[in-house]
Amino acid sequence: MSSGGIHHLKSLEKGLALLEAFGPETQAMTLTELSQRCGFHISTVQRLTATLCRLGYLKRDHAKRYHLGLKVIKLGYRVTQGMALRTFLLPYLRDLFEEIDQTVNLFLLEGDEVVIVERIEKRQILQYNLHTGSGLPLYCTAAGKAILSHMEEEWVNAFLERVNFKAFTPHTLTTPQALKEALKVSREQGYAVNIQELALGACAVGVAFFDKTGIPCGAISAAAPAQFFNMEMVKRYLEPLKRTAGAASQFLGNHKD
Amino acid sequence: MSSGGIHHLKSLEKGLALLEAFGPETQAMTLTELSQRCGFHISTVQRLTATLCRLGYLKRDHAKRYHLGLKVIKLGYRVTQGMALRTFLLPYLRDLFEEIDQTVNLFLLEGDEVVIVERIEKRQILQYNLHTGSGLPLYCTAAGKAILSHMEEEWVNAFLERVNFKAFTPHTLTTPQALKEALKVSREQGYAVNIQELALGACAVGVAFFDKTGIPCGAISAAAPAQFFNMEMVKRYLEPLKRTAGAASQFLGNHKD
DNA sequence: ATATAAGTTATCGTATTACGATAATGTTGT
DNA sequence: ACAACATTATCGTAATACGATAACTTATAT
Repeated sequence: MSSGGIHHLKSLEKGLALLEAFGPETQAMTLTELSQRCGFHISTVQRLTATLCRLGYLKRDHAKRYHLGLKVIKLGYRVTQGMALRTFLLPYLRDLFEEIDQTVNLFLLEGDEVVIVERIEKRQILQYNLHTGSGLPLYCTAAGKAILSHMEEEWVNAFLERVNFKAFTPHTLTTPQALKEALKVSREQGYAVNIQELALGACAVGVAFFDKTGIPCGAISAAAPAQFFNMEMVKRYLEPLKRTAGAASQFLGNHKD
Repeated sequence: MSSGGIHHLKSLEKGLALLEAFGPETQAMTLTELSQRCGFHISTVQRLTATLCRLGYLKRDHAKRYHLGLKVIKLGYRVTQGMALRTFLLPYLRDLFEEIDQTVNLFLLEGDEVVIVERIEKRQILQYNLHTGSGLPLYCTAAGKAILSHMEEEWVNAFLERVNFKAFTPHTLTTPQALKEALKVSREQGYAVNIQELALGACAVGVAFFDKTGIPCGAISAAAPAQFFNMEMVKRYLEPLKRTAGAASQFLGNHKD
């Protein structure tokens, strides 16, 4: 019917759904658990797990629980390796890191999330459990808000319709009104901040970049502990951040990807 | 026929094979390219790509070339997150890094490769293009040789039969004889070294750890630039490395995974 | 600009495959 | 030892993926 959605390879879809069923809370699952969690018939799950085990995407321990296999990591690795933008930006990000001496992130928009594609982490006492591949909400991250602030209004409205606000901290914006106001400010300023909205103690500044059609498709952000975070710091980080994001936009504008 | 190999979910297998077709040299491929590379009928590739695009595992650019999608990274992220051993070892690895001030790696054995599961990288001029998910050969890495040196002889012999030696540098061991001798030394010493065997300028020391059945299943390694590498350094790193690998073995022995 | 080739999308009948119910076997806990 | 539950194997049927072909689109060369 719609764009290329005629072909449904059921078992492929189910197999991937099975892999996605694994997460921080569900690291190891038994056949029936998987069956229940995914809503697939147990025979189906049996076939899926057998195939995925054979291919190295799943491993089974002695207790007959299934875990994700190392093949899955290797797959993930292929993406960042093959991502022209990331390769191009890597030296810029290293420079940025050296210059501001704070954790820097390269985010790309994926659905209603931003996904970390590259991260250079400052080593400090408080370490975040964030890595390449981490997906974070748009409404409570500097990168996400930076992207949202440059999206067309109708897109934002549609987004606000479907988003499910969750208060990660007391500072999380959890209403469309509050978010829209914040986005307006961000748009005028050309950057977005996240002041303990995702995690207490964690702040960040983010600047979006754009693809060749002018749509914001990602952001560069710099994170800092709350105790050091202030307007002066933001001002200091802004120029290098904008420079890096600008390089990204320029790359995406010239290269046809 | 053999162990659990009755169920062949063809489209799942093909779909994953399609994703694996992407690599550093083949980042973007067109329908026919994929068809040729995978050896699948073009109709099949069409169905596969349509499904994978719909699910976010593939993206198509304006030139109708397919790229890996961000969903693939997110999948990879789930593995390390859900890996009990990695979570357990993380603080040990951070301590190790602080103590020796060199890049440290946690490797796991996967087929005839070692895969990086965690890596704390020392920032220096020469940066390696290695990340979580990188797979490396056994015969030219400290981790791989450490593991091999504790494998049963028949396993090693079988491995030597199927391995395809490639000389990455002039120092790479490329004959079964040379490797076997090196392994003998490693076994006696309780550690393995890699002196510019994988890349010129790169050296490493590796110590294996074992699962509860006593089979070597991974290794901890410390890497250092060749100009700083000498026996004294090895001696200095050895104790902390053995301590960390010991913690891994103990964890695997007590926990039933 | 036009012709030609190459590549991509859509259609469709058929053979194959995956489906899910059920039975047999294995495992766990009481 | 038994009962409850989970896993593995079997199998007929319905559904699906297969691949040939055709229609269409895009690139290339004359």
